[in-house]
Amino acid sequence: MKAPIGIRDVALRAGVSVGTVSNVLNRPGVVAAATRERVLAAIDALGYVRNEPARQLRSGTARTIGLVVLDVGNPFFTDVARGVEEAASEAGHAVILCNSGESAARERGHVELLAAQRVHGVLITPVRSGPASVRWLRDRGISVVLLDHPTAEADLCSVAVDDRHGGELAVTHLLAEGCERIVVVTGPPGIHQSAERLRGARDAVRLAGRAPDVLEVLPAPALNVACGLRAGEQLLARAVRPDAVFCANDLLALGLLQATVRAGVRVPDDLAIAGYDDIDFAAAAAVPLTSVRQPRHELGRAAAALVIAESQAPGAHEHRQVVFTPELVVRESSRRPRSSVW
Amino acid sequence: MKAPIGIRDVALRAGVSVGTVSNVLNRPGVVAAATRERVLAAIDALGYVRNEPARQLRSGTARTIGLVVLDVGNPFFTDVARGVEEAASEAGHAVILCNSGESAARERGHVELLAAQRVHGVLITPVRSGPASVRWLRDRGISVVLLDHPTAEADLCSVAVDDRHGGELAVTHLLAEGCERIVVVTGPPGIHQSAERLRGARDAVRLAGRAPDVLEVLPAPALNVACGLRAGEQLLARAVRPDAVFCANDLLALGLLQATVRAGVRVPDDLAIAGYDDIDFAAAAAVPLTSVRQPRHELGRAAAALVIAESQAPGAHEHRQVVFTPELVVRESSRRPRSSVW
DNA sequence: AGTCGTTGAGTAAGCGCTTTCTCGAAGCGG
DNA sequence: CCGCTTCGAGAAAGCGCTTACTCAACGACT
Repeated sequence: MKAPIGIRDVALRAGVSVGTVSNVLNRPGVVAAATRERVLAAIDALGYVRNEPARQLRSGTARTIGLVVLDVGNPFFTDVARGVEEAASEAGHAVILCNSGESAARERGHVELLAAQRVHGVLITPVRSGPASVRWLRDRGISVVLLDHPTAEADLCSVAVDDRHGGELAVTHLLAEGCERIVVVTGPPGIHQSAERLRGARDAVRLAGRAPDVLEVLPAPALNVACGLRAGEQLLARAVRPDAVFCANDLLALGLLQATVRAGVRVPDDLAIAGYDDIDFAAAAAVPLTSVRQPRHELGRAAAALVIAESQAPGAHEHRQVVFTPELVVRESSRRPRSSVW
Repeated sequence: MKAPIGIRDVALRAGVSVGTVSNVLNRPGVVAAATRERVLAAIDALGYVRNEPARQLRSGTARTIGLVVLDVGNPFFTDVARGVEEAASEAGHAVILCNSGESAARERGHVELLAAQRVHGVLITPVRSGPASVRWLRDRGISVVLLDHPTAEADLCSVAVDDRHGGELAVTHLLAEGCERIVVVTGPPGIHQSAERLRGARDAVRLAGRAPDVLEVLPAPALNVACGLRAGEQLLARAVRPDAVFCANDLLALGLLQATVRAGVRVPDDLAIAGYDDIDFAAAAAVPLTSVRQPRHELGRAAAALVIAESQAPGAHEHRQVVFTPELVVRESSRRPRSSVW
């Protein structure tokens, strides 16, 4: 471990002043071509790497953005994260990825950490809809964009998918397939996305002119495979079983599918199943899963673009609420045989 | 956006000097209790958050570590990342998670970015075994720990799982189940892990006293579900099909399972399948997947602990090569009915 | 009573970089 | 040939914080 190479060493070797080296790095236009070449050669020869924290301290602008998601174990969020990372690196920014694990305390910890790092902006899928963490960040002058979460507040950027519409699409489809007793497996009550999907499901029932009791709600404690398995076991234990299940995400649906198929229930003949997110594993399940597709990658890209735009024009920024439209992908898990439709 | 709150504002409000505020933050012991309380109250009242880049510049020590993985879409790596993140935050460090996507160019980009951020250390699963990125980082005085990748070099810490042994476990099991024609679906040639698993598979054949041609190798261009599907389709097109497949990871195995089941092949009766990693989706597949379990979480924790230890004692650090032992988890996908064994 | 530790707070020098300001050297029309 | 502009490089002031040092105050000794 030698002494670290600084801008000074580069200046010395190129026979210029430190200011000139800095100019080569940040405003190459103002430096004469010959000098610039000489400096670049010195940088190359010495293997100089810019000290980003020092740059940030002096210039006041960071090249880092924070991303706080509910669950990195959920492929939906990793796909969103890839979109974020892609857009961010195109703009020369690094991404610090944090996982709140649906815990408000962990979310708070990560938010404080990002604030201490003086990140350029934060993309967050809040655990609770309450704006506690969001407001805390904005009070400290950090741009925030809500990710996969809409907002009514006009002073905040957000990127979301129309979850209510997605829920409606799924249940309208199940009703059209002739399902009469539909269970909706939702997430914990605080999670905004799953609540909206349930509202959409109710819309679908109303629009189809059916009685509200076609729908039954079964809340799961978390949106993962294990809880889906447990929900499936609960349904299997019942005397009168539903003929369709709509799950608030694909992890739940895959768990439920697994539990029911193992117990000998035929999918979709005895039980139709629809999920949400259309993660890659949904299509690859043994009974390919009907699901509601969201533009995950685009969601991430859009959010990153917004936060970078906002923090580049802090004063004159117009906040935008972007809403994407989801799309139903019908697969085998919900295609009922004609016999049961007629 | 108000003026940002600095250590100076806190000092002013508490009626002390900036040095004392800094001492409260960093060496609380040297400050008298009454003064300390006063400073903490001021911090609280003003909502002060430390400027980490400035601290880092002055003190020379970062509280950030970098993590570069092959594929964030692979649940194996997200579980490892959770382990890293857990151990890191216990030590008060943030994690910058980067995804190389099995591309050497992207890996290089991320490594340079982490160097510019002057991270405390880097955990990396290198795309190629060649030490290019690793050496580049070490030349700049940044501690590196190889993650899920062993090393022969004694001047480097590494954390790995015995992939060769894992491959041997899987194939020994398949042979014991009576399989006679085993295809090993490997990853691209550069990926160290999958090459080792193949070597282990060959060991198993040799130890069982079988002819080497029991095994056939089918390389996949990447270790994901899509490539598994394609591999499955290739096998289905053959006149004489294998009676078992060992895949270099679970994503490949799930894709292959999906392709074969859809085509009416009975698993495990017609075809036994074994994967590697034992990700959660493996147990939840419609035909639960036999797999080789790795201590993913522990792997991450151990790597984080090593890198933090190394960069805290830069000179007198003894490099360690940690190797975990994998474990075979037998499930339905490889349990052949007695009839075909006898 | 004078001396000497101790304790606890203040003072100030930078960490490596950006950026403004300054200034010399050309270039050029009058 | 002179004074003007323009261009390119250097000098220097910090960004917010840490960390020696310095130093006053106060007992405890001799």
